[in-house]
Amino acid sequence: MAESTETGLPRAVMIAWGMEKTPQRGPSRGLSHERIVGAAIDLADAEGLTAVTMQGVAKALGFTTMSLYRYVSSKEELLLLMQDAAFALPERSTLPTGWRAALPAWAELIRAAYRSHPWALEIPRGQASVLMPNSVWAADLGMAALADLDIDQESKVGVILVISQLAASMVELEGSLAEEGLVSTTPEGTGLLAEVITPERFPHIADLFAANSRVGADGGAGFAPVIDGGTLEVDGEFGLGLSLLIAGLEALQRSAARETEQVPDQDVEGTGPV
Amino acid sequence: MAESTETGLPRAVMIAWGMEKTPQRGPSRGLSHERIVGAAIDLADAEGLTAVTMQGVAKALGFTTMSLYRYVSSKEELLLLMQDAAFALPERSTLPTGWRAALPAWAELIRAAYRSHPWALEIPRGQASVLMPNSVWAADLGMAALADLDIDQESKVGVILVISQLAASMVELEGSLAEEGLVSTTPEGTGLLAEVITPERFPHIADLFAANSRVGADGGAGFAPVIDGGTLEVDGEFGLGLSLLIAGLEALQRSAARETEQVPDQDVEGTGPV
DNA sequence: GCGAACTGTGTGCGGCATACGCTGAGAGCG
DNA sequence: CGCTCTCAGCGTATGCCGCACACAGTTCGC
Repeated sequence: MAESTETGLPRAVMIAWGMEKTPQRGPSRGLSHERIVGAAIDLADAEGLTAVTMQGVAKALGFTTMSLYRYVSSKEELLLLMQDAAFALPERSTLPTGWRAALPAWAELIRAAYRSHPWALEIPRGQASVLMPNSVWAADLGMAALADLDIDQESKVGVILVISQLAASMVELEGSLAEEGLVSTTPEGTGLLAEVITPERFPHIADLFAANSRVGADGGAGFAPVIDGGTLEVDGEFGLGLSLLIAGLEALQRSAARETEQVPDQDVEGTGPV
Repeated sequence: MAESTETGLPRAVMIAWGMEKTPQRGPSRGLSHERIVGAAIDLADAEGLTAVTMQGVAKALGFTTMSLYRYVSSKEELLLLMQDAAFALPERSTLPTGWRAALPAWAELIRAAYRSHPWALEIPRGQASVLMPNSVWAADLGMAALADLDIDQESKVGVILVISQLAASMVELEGSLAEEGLVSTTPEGTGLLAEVITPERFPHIADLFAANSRVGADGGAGFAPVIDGGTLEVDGEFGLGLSLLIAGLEALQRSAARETEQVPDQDVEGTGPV
């Protein structure tokens, strides 16, 4: 599906890293990858990703639709370039020392990046995405944050991955909740729901829906971040997940340390892949 | 964006819960929501979500395109119904007792559900999604799994949310990696990458790309689940995240218990929202 | 300076979601 | 028992979309 050049790399990767033979002959180019991606990003920021059409981008630049195809071989490729550009972290970000402080700081950087361009999360993420410059840079920074944590390299990658996925999920959730406010704010709606979400059928969750019109809303798992008087608690969910992971890492490290001292502790890894 | 009826509830929610006034007069209906959603799901399973077009679904049913609009007011609504239908957990799933065992079991149920219909993850998840029947049911089951865990209700919801998001991310990642195998399998590709991903520029991650052509690939955070001789370690990442969360929960519980005994421990929550 | 390489344009195709008016079936009421 | 009104499914049409392709004009290497 992903266009690949004869190098085996998707063309978008080549473009993003600047490994593109720019032609010498012919008229000078009126456009550039940067301008095209920039215009597309402006469009997405202003009107959402659905507003990013080849015709829309071209019109914003004052060119015809087809002229874009001299720079980008498909819309998918443009989207990949947008995704990477949107994921730029602030140049030369510095992290606190010590993984306990560095990891949350890094996580917040990632989350901020997603937040600034939430539409980037709607773009399908393929294998090409990792190879893009800003992805690599963010991963490098993440590994740096964990430099003084005593677990193996692969697990570090896993932690980085899990946290960034968590950040992505939370931003996505935040966005979908923010748009157009809460659902079922009318009494009729909640009344109707109360008829089907009964404590008999859903003993463990019905009260969350029923209680003083606080209503859960979901993000894809099918679950409800609790809404508190209109203020979302997405921040809280993110912080909770993060702090649990950190606590888990500490436990993992402690148990590993004890193991080397030949004092076996409960095995935290034991719960492993189900 | 989400169509809402005069009840304040999105129409898709009404349909999914069976709260629809079916007309009394007129000819008998040749179609039904169930048949339409079923046909759409079959299409998505067989050829992916992009194959789900109104015309495609209609043709599969032997009806014209526009006849579908008597049952579904937009394609978005159909997609929401598909999303919920795809997320059905096995009827009457039972969980082990004790949250330590129940939580991984529940997580695996969720992951299995996503895995059986991966295209469901591509459907944008809005606020309506939580209110759908299978979402509510899954949430209820998750809360049941945590019944004997001694933390407050809101945190439980957070844990449920985080885990389901993790499962979703991992399934999505798994799918994007599986499709069309690895990228940059040609020597030219890795060579080119080695030119730009240098240890000088990316001191903490360059070796992961360089080392024996094991190559990282990403899922949207910009990070690399390590590939091991062609076998994905997505299972491992999922298990790692899950076990870290469980260890974190144990630590959280322990520290809470000590606090009530007036013996302050290190505050695990302290790392909280950044 | 001449030809090859290259740029941006115009036109057009097939596919998409969806609006609207029509016909005739069938149920409920009288 | 038959009238009438509701409603199901159809045909047609509109306006987007991504993208293929041939063409005309431009600029550099030789």
